[in-house]
Amino acid sequence: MAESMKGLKRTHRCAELGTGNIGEYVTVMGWVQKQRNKGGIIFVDLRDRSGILQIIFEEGDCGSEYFAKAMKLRSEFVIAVEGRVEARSGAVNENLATGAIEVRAESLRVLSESETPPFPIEENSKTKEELRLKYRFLDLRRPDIQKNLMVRSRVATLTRAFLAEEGFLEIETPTLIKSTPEGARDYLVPSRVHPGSFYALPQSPQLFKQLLMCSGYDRYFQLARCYRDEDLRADRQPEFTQIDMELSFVDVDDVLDVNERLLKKLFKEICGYDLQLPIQRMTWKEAMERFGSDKPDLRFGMELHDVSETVRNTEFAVFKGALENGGSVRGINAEGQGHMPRKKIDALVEFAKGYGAKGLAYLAVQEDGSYKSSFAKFMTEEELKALVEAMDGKPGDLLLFAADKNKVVFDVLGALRLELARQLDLLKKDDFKFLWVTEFPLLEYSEEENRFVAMHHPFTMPMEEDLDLIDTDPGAVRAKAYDIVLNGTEMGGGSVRIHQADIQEKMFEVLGFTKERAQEQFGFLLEAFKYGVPPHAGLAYGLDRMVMLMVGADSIRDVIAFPKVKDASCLMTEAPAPVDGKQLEELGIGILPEEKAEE
RNA sequence: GGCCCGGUGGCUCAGUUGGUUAGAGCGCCGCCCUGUCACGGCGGAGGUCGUGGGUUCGAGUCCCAUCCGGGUCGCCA
Repeated sequence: MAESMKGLKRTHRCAELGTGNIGEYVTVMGWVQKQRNKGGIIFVDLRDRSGILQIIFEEGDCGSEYFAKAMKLRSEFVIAVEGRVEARSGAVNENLATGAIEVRAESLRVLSESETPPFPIEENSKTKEELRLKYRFLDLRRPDIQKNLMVRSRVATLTRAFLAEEGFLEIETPTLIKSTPEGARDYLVPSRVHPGSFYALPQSPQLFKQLLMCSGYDRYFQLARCYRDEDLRADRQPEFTQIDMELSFVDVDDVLDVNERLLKKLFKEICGYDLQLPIQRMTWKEAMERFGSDKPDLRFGMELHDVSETVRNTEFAVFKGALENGGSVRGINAEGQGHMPRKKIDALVEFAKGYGAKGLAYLAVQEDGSYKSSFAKFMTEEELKALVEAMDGKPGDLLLFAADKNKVVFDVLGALRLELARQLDLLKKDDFKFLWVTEFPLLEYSEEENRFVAMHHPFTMPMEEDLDLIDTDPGAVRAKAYDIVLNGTEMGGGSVRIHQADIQEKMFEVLGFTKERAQEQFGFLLEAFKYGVPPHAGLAYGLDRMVMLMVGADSIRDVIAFPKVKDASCLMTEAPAPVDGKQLEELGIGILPEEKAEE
């Protein structure tokens, strides 16, 4: 039965003990990882967040009462042991940090018993995530998840220390705010005091941090919880954490500079990785043309080649059609993959179709210099030769081509490039390739809404040299916006903000905002901007993604204590859940019958 | 919302062209064991094959629907 810990005080965590503690009398507490009963001698592996420590029970040391108790220990019992640290007289366990020592128990208290857990508490668990998430409190006992959360804590601590040192103030902003329908869907919170009115949970502290700049706080940061009611992914949760910052009297380079130093420090301290500064920069346009992605993974090559000009006068209808419609023909060279079996190539074609391609043209350069190709019969020998040359194709290479509108071509080849890298095992998790992607387009055209929408957000500063284009060619205007990309993951992003009323007005105009609507949604910001705005800029990291990359996890769920599953529910608490009719009544909310709600 | 993958004792899995009583490893329970650490030995319990319907003499296996989980596209300013 559960005993009190009265009179006991833990002296060490399990794995804090080492050969330096031999001879010391210690009190340790933790969970029974494993009990091994040899008859007259009992070994217990005791676990806490620091690691595992072997306890040895022998009747001659601890007496018959404690020995009998030790015999009944089972996995996950919580116990307290008093005893002396000894060098092991048996074999040293090389696999254990504390493998050279053990604690010879002189007393034992069972602080809490445990039922047999529904799955083994062990590193590299093979148990389905579904079950682990239902019992997340047990899953969180596993050493690998504990390590992840400890890394996360260190990142937070180091970030706070670094930014404080750099003159940043940590300021909290509200999480019950006004809804702004631009961008991601808001989570809404009904107001009891104002029936029919709703707060929104912030997608980011964007407007508030800009207001803090207006108020003169100069350099702000926050580890901010953010909420977006959109579909989940391996690297997207409905609630997540940003390292969010904003700086006054700065331009792009100032923001990048302080952040490069932050990243250098974090990856040095956490991963032991020496990040060479400055971090490589690439414009959005270059990233798209070379990698088909605005977040290129630079751990491997396989860059895109634009062969539009090379094939412009060929008779192959697919290429011809794409070019006539203002698109392009581009390809990637999967070097040395010329032997890829037809079946696998067909799978790649299917893969490409998933990204909007109508097909994928391929050409394998055989070892003897001949070609095996899906389209060779539509081209002359000379044309094929020129094409292979344009692709730097050598015997044994596999060339893959997409022909379509540029957007589709980039999407397809960007995804294909990554898929090939996965298949060829080119993505090493302990390799860190950082990249700033700069000069994002200010606007992108939304087919759905039939208008330009802000690519970043409506307060992003256009590049001065492109200001004239806003009226004539809005899609061509570049912004002072930047993303920090690590190994193909967008780890963070930010921009210089507009601080001039006339440019902001122009921006709203291009976005199709009426004066009234801008006023209604962002009035408080526009009002603040009337009273002296410093030039300011900022950046926010996805903390979860950063930690995921640091620890080499495949999903941000592995670095979040209590994550949600794909449909945004929590398997452990079963949130969200219906609420009492009385609660709804108080809020003035009625629930439509299901058929109606689906209309 | 679309596409793809998965669901069989507590856990991880196997299960042939549909064919006896659905198997294995680990775990669990009992007994034994004084240097184990993937402890060992002997014995034992434990399964509505996600759910519902259908085809069939017969369904874990085939068909339909549905639920749950994962990946991804759309979506994520």
